[in-house]
Amino acid sequence: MPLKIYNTLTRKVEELIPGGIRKNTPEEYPPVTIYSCGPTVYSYAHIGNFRTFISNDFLRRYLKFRGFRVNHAMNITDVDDKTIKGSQQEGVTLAEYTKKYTGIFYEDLKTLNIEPVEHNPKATESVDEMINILKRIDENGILYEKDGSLYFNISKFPDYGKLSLLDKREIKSGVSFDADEYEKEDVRDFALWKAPKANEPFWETPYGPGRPGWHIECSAMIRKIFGTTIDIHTGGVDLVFPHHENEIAQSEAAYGEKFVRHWIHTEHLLVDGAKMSKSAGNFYTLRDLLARGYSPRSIRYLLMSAHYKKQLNFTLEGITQADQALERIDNFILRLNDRKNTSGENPGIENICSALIHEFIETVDNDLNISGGLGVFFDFIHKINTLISEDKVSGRDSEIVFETLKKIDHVFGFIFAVSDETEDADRERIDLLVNERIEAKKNKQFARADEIRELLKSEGVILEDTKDGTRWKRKK
RNA sequence: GGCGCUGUACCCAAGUGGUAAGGGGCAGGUCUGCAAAACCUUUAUUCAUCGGUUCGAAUCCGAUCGGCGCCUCCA
Repeated sequence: MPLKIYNTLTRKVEELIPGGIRKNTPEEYPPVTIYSCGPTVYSYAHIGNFRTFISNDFLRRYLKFRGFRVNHAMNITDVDDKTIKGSQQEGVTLAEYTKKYTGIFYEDLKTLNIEPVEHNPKATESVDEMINILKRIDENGILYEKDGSLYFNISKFPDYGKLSLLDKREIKSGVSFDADEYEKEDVRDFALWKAPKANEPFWETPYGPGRPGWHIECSAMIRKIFGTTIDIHTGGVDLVFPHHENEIAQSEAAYGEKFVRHWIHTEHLLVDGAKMSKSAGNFYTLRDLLARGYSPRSIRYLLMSAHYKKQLNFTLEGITQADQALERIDNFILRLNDRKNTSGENPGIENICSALIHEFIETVDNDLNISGGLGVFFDFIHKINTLISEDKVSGRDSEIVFETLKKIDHVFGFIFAVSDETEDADRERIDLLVNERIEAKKNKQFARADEIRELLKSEGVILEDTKDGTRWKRKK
C-alpha cells in the first residue's frame, strides 16, 4: 500500500513518488524534498499559522515514520511591507526587528514540539538567487520594467492559472486588482521586484535598486536549496492564489522545468465558527492561550487532530476535550507503569502491537488521515487496558507496549513529549503522605486517611486506590 | 457573481458502493471502609432535505436548503 496524498494542482489523490521515479521501498527513494511557506516575522504568529505548521510537521514526521528520508525547508520572510512598516514604527533596523520575531517564532515552534527542519532560509539572504531568476525571466522575454519596478508578463506565460483554476474564475466587479500602488500593463501581472521608496531598505541589482516582490522570495529559496523540481510544496489555502500561482509562473518561466510535483494546502483554522480577526475578538496567539492556562500539548493535539484539508473550528471547549483525550493516554501510561514488576509473558501483546502499526499505516497512508489514525490508536489503548484489567500484561509485555508507543509518538509528538510535566518537586513528601494513608487505612483509622486525601486534593493531587495499591497524579 | 471547503449522535470527528471508527459527555457496572480516580459496558436502523442509479448508497448522479473561506496583505 503506497502513501497517497491529495494534490491541489491535479485535484486528485496521488501516490507520493519522490524524485519522480518509482522505487520498491521508501528507503530506496531519494530524500523527499519539501518546501513549506513559513511566517512573515512582523509579529507573534497566531494559532491559525500554527495549524499549518503543525500539519507540515505531521507530514514530515509521518514520512520519516514510513521510512522516507526528508530534506525539508521552511522559509522566514524577513522583508515585506509589514516588516518594513513595523521596524519603522519601532525605530529599529529591519534586521533587528525581524530577528526579534524570528526568535519568538522558533520558541513557539519548540513549545508546540514542532520538529526543526533541515533548512530555514531567509529572504534577505537569497537576493543573489532572486537576481538570477530575474535575469532568466528577462532573457525569456517575460519581464518588463515600469517606473523602476519589474513585472511578470502573464500574457507570455500560457500556463498561468493552472493551480488556482484562474480561467474558471470570474473577477468580482468592484474588486481592485491594483491595490499595491504600482503601475502594471495588465492588472493581473505581478511585481517581481519593487522600486525603492524613501526610507525603505533596498538592494542593488543589474536592474537598479529595489526590494523583492513577495512571490519571488520563495522561488529563489527553493532554487537555492534544491536546485530543481521539488517533491512537495506546502502552505495555507489562502496562498494558492496568487502566491503559489506566481511562484509556479516565475520558476517555470525562468527554468523551463516542472517546479513542484505535489502541492499540499492546509485549510484554515476558524475560531468560534468564523475567521480569526483582531476586530472580532477571536484572535489568539499561542502565548495568549498559554497565559490562560492551556497546555501546549493540548493545543498541539487539537490542531493536529482534524484532517488538514478540512477547516478546523477552534474553540476553548475544544482544547478541554483535547486535554481529556490526552488524559486517557496518560492514565494508560500510568497503568502500564504499574505492571513493571509483574512477571510472565503474553504472546498476544506482540501481535496487538504489530497490528497497531499496520493498521495505523494503512489508515494514515490514505491522504494523511490523522483522525483515523487516532481512532486506531485509541482502539489499541482500549485493547491493552482490557488485558491489564484481566492481569494479562506483565512487565516484559509492558516494555513491548512502551516501544510501540514510542514509535507512534515519533508521528504524534504528544504521547510522551511533555515539556510541561517535569519531575514533581514534592514527590518525596507526597509519597510519604500516601504511605502514611495506606498505614492508616490498614489500621482502620479512616478519619486520618480521609484527612490526608483531602489535604493532597487541596494541593491538586489526586489519589487513585486500585486493587494493586494507591497511585497519585497531578490534577490538570 | 466565480472558485474552494463543508453539513455524520448532546459536543468534536473518521468513514467515498457492502450495511455507521475513535475522543469527550450522559447512563449503568467493576473496584473501594466510603468516596474519588481509573477501567469496562451501553449510547446513530441512521449520515441536512427531496428525488434518481444500483441487488445494495453516508458514500455515485440531480435538485433544494444551510455553514465557512478565498477572489485585496493573509497559514
